Amino acid sequence: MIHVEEDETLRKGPWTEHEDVQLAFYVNMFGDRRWDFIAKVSGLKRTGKSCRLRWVNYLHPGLKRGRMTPHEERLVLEYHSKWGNRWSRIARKLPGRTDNEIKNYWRTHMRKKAQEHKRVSSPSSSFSNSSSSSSICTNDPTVESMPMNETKERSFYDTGGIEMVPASRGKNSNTSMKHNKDTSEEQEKIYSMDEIWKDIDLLENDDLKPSFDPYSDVSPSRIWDYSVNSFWMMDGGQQEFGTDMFFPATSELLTG
DNA sequence: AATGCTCTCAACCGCACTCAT
DNA sequence: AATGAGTGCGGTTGAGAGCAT
Repeated sequence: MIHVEEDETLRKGPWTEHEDVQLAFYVNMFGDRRWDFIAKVSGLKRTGKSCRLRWVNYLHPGLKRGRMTPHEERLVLEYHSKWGNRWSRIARKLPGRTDNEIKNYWRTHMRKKAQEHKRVSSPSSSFSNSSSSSSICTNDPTVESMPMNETKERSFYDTGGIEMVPASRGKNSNTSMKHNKDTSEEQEKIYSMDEIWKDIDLLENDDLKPSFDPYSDVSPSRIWDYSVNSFWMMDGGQQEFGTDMFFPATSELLTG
């Protein structure tokens, strides 16, 4: 499972705790921008991209862990209805949550919701013609429950989004164009928040309802928690780095 | 208890954008 | 203006955990 290749080649797969410590140290030292540089100087046999991803999705001290709160769930739905699969953009509205997390959340929960919805809305025949069904078809997870031949070219959670903002960066522009094209007939539709909330309520009434307090489920074991937070300012885009680093083996690492 | 199935999420990949040269 | 390195993003995959039978 862990593919450890020989020295000169790159490591892939799950990160070890030691790698995490090392990465966190170097990020605190050099900032979270120059990933290729960090990958090199850290001695980690990882690509810059891999380092960045690990940091952003897992090691960043501002991250929340555990289940989404109902409020967050609503925000995700609300912003997804506006922006479609613009996960990073949505993530910016949910401090402590990553695009990856939101993406995963959408995929898992919306799939469930889609199945639920399909069951409820049309047990008999076509599921695309009822008003309730159409209420969420635009941005909608029910797409996922469609047969493959009806959804080809689009992943099940590529549910569109009607806002065609000018390209900001990355694949977004491409995605925007794609959505523009693929959902041209749907562009004018936006489904009301009432409908969304109705859906959420439906969801919350059954399988999403927490049976315990899930929101306190903060990962207990992240190695940097005890020390890094004070160095970081979340969501402001600014970081401050302490020079009195918390890693005990600073000098050893640096001389490596 | 063993096995199979489903769900979750960390991590990878490819593509497109930004920026320095 | 062209180009290449670095970076960010969305889509996808697969291992492991959890659950059902």
